[in-house]
Amino acid sequence: MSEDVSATTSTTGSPSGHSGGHDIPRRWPTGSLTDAKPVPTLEMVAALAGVSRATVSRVVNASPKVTPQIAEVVNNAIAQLNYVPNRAARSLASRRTQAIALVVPESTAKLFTDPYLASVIQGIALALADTEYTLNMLISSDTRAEKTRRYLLGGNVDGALVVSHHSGDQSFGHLGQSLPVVFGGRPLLPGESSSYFVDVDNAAGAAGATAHILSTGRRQLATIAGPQDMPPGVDRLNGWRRTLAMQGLDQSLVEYGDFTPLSGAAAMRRLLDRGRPIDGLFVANDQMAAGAYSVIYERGLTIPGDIAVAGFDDNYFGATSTPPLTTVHQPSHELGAKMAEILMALIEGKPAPRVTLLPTTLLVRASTG
Amino acid sequence: MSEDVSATTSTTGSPSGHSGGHDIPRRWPTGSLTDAKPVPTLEMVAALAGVSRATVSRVVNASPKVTPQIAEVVNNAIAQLNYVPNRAARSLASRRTQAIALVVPESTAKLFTDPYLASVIQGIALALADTEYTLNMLISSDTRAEKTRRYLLGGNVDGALVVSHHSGDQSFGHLGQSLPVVFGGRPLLPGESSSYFVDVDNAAGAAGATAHILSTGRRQLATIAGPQDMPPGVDRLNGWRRTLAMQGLDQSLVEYGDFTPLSGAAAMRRLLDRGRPIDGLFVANDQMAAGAYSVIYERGLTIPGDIAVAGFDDNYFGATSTPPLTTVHQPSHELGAKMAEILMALIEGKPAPRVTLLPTTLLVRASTG
DNA sequence: TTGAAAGCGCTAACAT
DNA sequence: ATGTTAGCGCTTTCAA
Repeated sequence: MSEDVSATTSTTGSPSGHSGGHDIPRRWPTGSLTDAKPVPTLEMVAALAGVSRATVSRVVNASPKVTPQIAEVVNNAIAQLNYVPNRAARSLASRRTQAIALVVPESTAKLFTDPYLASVIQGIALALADTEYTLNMLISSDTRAEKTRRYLLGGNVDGALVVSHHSGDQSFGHLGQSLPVVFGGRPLLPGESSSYFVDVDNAAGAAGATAHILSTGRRQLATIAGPQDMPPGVDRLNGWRRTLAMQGLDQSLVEYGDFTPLSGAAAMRRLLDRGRPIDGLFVANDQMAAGAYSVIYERGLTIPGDIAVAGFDDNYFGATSTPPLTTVHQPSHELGAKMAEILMALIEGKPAPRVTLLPTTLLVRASTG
Repeated sequence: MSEDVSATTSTTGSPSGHSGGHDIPRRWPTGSLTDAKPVPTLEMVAALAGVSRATVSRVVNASPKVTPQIAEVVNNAIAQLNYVPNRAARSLASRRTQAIALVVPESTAKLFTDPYLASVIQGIALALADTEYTLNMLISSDTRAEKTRRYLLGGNVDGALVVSHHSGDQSFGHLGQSLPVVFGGRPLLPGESSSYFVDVDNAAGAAGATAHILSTGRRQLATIAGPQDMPPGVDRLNGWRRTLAMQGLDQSLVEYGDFTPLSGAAAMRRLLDRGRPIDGLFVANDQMAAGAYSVIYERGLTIPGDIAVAGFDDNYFGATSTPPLTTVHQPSHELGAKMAEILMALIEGKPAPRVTLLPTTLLVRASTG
């Protein structure tokens, strides 16, 4: 805990008060000042192993037609030299980049702190970590859209993964025609499309939550739905409707929000103001549920006593609320992994389903009694 | 909202019930089935512009010694052909990758949902988005450490950014000798080191929060400190001590936690159990503060009536608590940007400070009256 | 200021 | 099974 480091403002170049300040003893080869480690090439391995470069290449690429004997020798040389293939050269020669782009629209990146998204990205990164693919993360924005397109189409990656919250984001809609692309998180495209995407089964999740509320004996169900121009908003509402329809129950207690707590509160207010009895509520996401909670308490009602509430997302909102919120958990991690898996299949020319819907799981907590 | 998409389990290859199922009309050039767009090369541009490849290269790289006239012509050709330089070829020839690695230790990635980390990463990505650098994200783990090292040292990137929560993570400590590396988020290394890193000024932030509590007239200050094997834990405690020392106040009311809510609650209990009066409390992070809150209420005390409380992090914990928590906000976004900035300077051979401490800002809310 | 030519490190036919 | 030989698309001396 040596505390001799003085606080420095963010001005670049201002040397810290630390010892050694700015005399930068760069060790890495900026010029060719040091001839320390000449970065071994395939050719050097070949020389040391006494074989041709082609053979080394074959060994490196695990070609079946190499005598174990020779392979052994070559591998030794590789180990001895600490050889690592140069990616650029490999790409150039093989015309494959072994790289995958992760495109995050900037509008979405703003919500990067959304644990759901972070988790999806993590799933992607982890799935790719054990493959030969590299992950190139790009934040695209309206102003950078062209640059992004060029990058993707410029042969810099073998395929792209797009995560986004917005259905309006058509920038990458047509991309799929020139490059393998898998959309995820939320499908960007309205209905039938020729893209590949993987998403969570929103409708089924909502239906399950609704069914659970019914199972507690409630019959006057309301819902706070999400924006109807966003697939999750639409699908979750449909799931709720589907379940009520199956029981022949009334579906008129619907109000809409925009996924924010505030909008959830407002919707709840409108719902209650209708003056009709409500004993069960499905909210399209946990944040709106948080808003609904406050209004319910405001009106002197209890949860789950008067109204059973279920949400969707499995947020900290739901986890930390009082009472803890029954909610639909999304397999965000798996979703990311699935996206990566499908993209790799596509890149390798294997068949893959255009639409993959991942099952959700219902987290039953105290809010539904 | 066409709902004709049937839910599919995660089994790859299982075609969705959707129209068009698995007949995959791949458009992108897998073989050379379609000779649609031959991907323009620099050579083609040269031909169309009627100049040499060297000249095109100069134009593309904005070399000063090109006649505006010629440049004009070349640029037109570029636009017309929609030419995009091939990164691999460029790297191979120039021996620079224009790529930067973002290394996230897997142990840290688990906490990827930590908004702080996500924000740092976002800052990095955004800062890089407007440069020519590409961001390669790798999740490293103990089992993959060697692979990661090889990747970094194999000339695949021009430099690396390492974000981590752990001070024990020495895997990348020596990397800085062969490759420009900037550590961030939390410094990995104990004290004096030869690495570059940027961090938040934890001590100053803690000192500021403590000073603020004192400014409300409190004099019996306690603190719930973080783990003393983690720099933030140490520094925040030091900040608290420093401020009290300046006022000649007692510094014995210290209990430790591990940054979790539970540990915060336990520490608060121990603090209260000492039987000494406490009217002010600085907690090393918001999560522990949440734990402290519950215990304070449990004992029938009020905030800020009986005890003024301040935290550190600017979490949702602090924002949604009752009363809202006064806390220290960290410029996580800027931290990421700064890391990128310093690394780029390093790569380009420019001098840069070894240690950069970013200032925090105090968010005064109701918990400190 | 511009062009010619020689690679960068590797893969992939084609030979042997 | 292994070696030979061309490039992959670009940058970069070196001449002109």
